[in-house]
Amino acid sequence: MSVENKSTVRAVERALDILLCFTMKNEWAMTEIAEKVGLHKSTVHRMLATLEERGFVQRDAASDRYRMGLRIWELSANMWGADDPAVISLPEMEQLRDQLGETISLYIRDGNERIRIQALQSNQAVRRVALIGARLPLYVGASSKILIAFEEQSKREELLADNTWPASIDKIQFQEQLEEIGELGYATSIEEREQGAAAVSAPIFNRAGRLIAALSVSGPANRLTLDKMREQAPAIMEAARHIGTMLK
Amino acid sequence: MSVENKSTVRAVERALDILLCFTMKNEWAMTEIAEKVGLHKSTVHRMLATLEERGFVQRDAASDRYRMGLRIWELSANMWGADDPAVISLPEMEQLRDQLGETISLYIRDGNERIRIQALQSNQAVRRVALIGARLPLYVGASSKILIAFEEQSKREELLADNTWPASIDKIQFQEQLEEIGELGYATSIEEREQGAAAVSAPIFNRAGRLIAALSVSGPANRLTLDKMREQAPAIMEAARHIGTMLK
DNA sequence: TAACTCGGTTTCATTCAATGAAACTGAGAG
DNA sequence: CTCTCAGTTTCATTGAATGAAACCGAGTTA
Repeated sequence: MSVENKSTVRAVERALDILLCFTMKNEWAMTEIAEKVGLHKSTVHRMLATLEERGFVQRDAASDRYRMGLRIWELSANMWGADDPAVISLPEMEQLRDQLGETISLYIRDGNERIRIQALQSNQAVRRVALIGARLPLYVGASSKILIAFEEQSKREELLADNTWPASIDKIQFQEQLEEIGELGYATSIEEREQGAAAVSAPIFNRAGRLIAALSVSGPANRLTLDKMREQAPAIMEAARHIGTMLK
Repeated sequence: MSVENKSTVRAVERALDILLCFTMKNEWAMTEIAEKVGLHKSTVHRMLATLEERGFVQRDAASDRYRMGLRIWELSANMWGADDPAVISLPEMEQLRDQLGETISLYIRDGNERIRIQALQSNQAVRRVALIGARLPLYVGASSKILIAFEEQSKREELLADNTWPASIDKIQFQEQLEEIGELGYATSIEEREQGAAAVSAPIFNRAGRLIAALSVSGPANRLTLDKMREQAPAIMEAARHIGTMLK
């Protein structure tokens, strides 16, 4: 798209691309990877040997196929320290799920996307792992709007400008929506991202007042009507506020 | 120690070493890293630019310091699929904690080490994040013994041979211990790894009968006497078995 | 049993990409 | 205003990364 002016290291870029394969599928044969990333197999072989040596990938002895190594998990475990919002917020999320009986999710922004870092399926005691880690667009959905609306002024403008917005979204109208959300303190969405789904979302600020995440309640649109969501909003905002007080 | 005959990619090795810095401390200035890994700062600069481009690190705009990027978290989230033992076992662990009132941990083996992938502190509703992700030696502690004793024959022998065992451990005696553990189905340890601490541990097998993890209960040695641990062992084994049935 | 096929591995000459020295920038500190 | 220090950019040098090709070994076919 644009000129890459930052000087980078090609070999490392390639290695990282290989690692990123594992977001799509968590077991790869060497040649599969070579094909996917478009590199010669001897190159991939060397790369994988390097990654394996450092524990970033591991190979199944029997099938010769590669999976992610525990070093990656280890890194991620050290990522947040004692302040992992996905963990801190869990009890509060459980309570909210029990109270409202709907799916509860937690999103943070990463560039022009948002990532679901925690999720509790209605009634189910176990979080729906499959969906944790999902990357979603930042231009649709209640949580997206929260993550933009409550971002600090400069960042917000940057996002609105920089983003490659889908033509279908009217910027002026979107801005107005953000204004309104800023006043209300919560956002709703009805079938914005997914057919038949609706969601309410509220911002989580840490004690320093910085936007950290968006807490959202989602469910089928026929059950989560606008009225229903407005009714639930205060509980969600309260939960979000409560979580925030635990984040430094 | 020995000759590195595997051919690897130097640039990638260096980049991974930079990433691994973040297991020690999660905020680094560029020069700190350069010093730590022993590379020229312009090299580190280029590496970090590459890592940042792919989202593996991110820099705090204000302080110019680097942290891990969300890509790492994203990778780790996809690591286990729907079968993350750390998640699957959570409800069972909670129950065990409530029942026994002690700290519950979950370990898996990684080479010659074990990693704590889940932990619940007695009474506290929130897991003690700080300790999740900890790497511990594989030659002391109840869980270590479990992770060796119930490993399949060939792997077990390999571990016993290959390992750089501390001279203080008598191999013959250790072997006998493993035998006994194999028969009992659980292992105990008293002040093996940590002064004043004791632990009981039981193996978790998946439905295919493969050893996946070790579930352990730990506490102060004066409270967790050998008798007490023997008394608790059945409950732990039962919990471990129950978790195992949920792992494919 | 030989001839193929198809993953993975190793070798090696070529060359281009990674490197580090050095110069530069800009923000604080003295 | 100078000094220092962290980060950035430039650029010539060269050795490290590369990919073609050969190799290996297991499984499949004829």
